[in-house]
Amino acid sequence: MTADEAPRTRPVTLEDVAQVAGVSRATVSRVINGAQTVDPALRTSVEQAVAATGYVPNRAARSLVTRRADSIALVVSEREQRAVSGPFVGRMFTDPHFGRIVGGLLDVLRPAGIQLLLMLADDDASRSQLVSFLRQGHVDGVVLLSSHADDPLPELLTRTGLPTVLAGRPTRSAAPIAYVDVDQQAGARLAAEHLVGLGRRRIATLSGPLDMPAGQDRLTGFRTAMAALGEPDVVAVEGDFTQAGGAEAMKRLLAEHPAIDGVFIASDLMALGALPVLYREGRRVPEDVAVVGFDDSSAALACDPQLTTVRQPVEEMAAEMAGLLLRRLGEAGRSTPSAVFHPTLVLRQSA
Amino acid sequence: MTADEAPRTRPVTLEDVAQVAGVSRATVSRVINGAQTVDPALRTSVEQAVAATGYVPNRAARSLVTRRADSIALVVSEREQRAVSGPFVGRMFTDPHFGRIVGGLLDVLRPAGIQLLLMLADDDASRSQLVSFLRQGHVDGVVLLSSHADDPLPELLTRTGLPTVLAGRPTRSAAPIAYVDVDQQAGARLAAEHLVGLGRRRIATLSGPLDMPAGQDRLTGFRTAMAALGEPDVVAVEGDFTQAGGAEAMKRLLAEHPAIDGVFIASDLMALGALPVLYREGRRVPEDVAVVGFDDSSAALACDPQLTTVRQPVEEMAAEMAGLLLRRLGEAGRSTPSAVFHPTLVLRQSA
DNA sequence: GCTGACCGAGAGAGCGCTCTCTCCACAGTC
DNA sequence: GACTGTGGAGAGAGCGCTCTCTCGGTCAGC
Repeated sequence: MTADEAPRTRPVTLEDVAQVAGVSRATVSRVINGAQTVDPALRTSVEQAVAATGYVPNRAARSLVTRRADSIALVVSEREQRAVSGPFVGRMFTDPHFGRIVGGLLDVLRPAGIQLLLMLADDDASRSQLVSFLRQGHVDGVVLLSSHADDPLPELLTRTGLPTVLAGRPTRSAAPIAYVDVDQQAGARLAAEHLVGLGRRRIATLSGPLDMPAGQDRLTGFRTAMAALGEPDVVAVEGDFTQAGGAEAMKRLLAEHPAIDGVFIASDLMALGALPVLYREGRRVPEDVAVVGFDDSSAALACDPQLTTVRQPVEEMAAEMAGLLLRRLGEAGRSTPSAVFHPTLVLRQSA
Repeated sequence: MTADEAPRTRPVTLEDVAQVAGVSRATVSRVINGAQTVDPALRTSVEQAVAATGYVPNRAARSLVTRRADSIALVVSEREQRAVSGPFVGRMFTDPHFGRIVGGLLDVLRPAGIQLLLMLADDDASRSQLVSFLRQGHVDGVVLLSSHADDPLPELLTRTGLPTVLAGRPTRSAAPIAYVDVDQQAGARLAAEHLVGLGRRRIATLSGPLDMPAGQDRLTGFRTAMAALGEPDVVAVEGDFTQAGGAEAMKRLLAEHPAIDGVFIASDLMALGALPVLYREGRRVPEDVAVVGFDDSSAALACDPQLTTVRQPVEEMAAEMAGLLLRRLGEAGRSTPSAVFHPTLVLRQSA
């Protein structure tokens, strides 16, 4: 491999390449950056010199003059909840969703030569540190993963003027901010239609937290769809998108409405918690109670029986977030188009 | 917030601060970098000027001259296995482990003002691109998460001379490379002692892949401990650390040894797959078969009943990786001490 | 054959910072 | 009083790159 020739003592610079190729630094720079106004013969000899020297551009020097960082920040915004002992680990990082998003982002960013910076914000101090870091142009754009409804970060980021895209519809749509989301209501409708199509008549739902857009939308969508199917009065119990919350919500549901024969649970993780509660109460799934989840996360496969669930194409959505950002970098000051993806129903054993 | 005064049109530079404070650029630089040879009065006025202007140093300019990047790379090395359709998402990213590691790393890196770059390597092309990127000094150190045994990356990274630390003992310990790991054998011993202490006598194990250090060590440790407890002939069936692999391994185990009353499953994820197989074969857990897992991952809680499992302190281990790297940055050319953490047994319902 | 347009390549400034070197002021020594 | 020593501040170079400006050369048009 020719790159081995690059001595670690003094890295190869543009100047070195220029000398080897017998041209000026500027010409090498043109070749590296793909300028069209270069004589093909010179281009070839420059390319050979680059290969021979194992040259790789120095990012720092480049960003110093271009004022671009060639990197975007993945900001994970957590509610402040530092553990009493041991290092802090947010909910987001342990959520399988997170990894899928990272994968989808890198899939677009890597070919574009853009680095992904991982940043965490979980209290006022870290937030203001984050914002001042971002203001100084250390990154070209921001992908924000926010886990809670009353997050000031979308607002703060908008004010920095940095291209920003949110994962999921923001709570307060005050500031015009781009987001990528799945059509939550359509997903809930898929669940409703499937349960009704199965002949279930006493259908309830375990919703997500109603202060989160995803929680609201899935409930609204489900109720609307059920009403359209002739079932205007759907019982809903609020959960919190966690496994424990799912178990607790299912207990409440069964206590108040023991006769249900179908339930739409607004996240797979909640379903994972809710299923054992059903068994303990002597219900079989899907024979006695049909269950439809939401997300098609790994939790859906961990359930027994495996969960019929509404799939959101997380990886594609993440790729779209990256793409959206990249396009905005190209044309500064563009408007902020959002993207909404279509969910699909994945049929497994639970309904 | 004073930082609001920083105009996005032209960021505040050292020069600006110097002018406001009535000193030279060099003096401001000294204050920023905490040099001791500054008159207290000047220091104060510089600090005020920094606050007033909302100055934040330009990283690119700084790295250009210091030749430090103030960032470390988190390299995720995956076996090449691009999906036939849709974006690629590696196993590592969807593993809850990954998020815990990120959390632990950030916990140390953030206070030190060091950024975390996320990089992915999954084939020869991306590997050589990665290595040449790293060679050029774009990062100060590397944390490597490798998911497979025959990974050439540890070797490649060592040759770059960059401070590197591995998550988990490397397969080939040819090159002296630092790593952070849990004492796998001690963990397996905890499982063995617990199962035997429960009075179980027909104990088997579902091991991890035997071409991976973690797989080997857990099996060796379990067998050694069982032998010491008077049970030299432990049946072992090899799994692959996945949920599906766990189910498959358990089927084979039951087919060949239906009389078992205790089993050590070398990862929680495999246990998650194995438990339903036990139920389908009419065994109760823990009454008929006691089950001990390994990892104390979220999968342990997802199991029904919840899993008694060997806990490895992932977050602390990640923090140690970051700390180890930071220390090596300070004193270049240091030796490479590794760190091995002690596992503990977490008692839940499955054993 | 001369002028002007045009195209490709080089010269050189300068991005914001660090760091060495120089210089100044003051104190101490003979 | 001249000299040396010392601590603290400023001047200035230069990190590696991009990009504008300039300039030389070629060619079409009159």
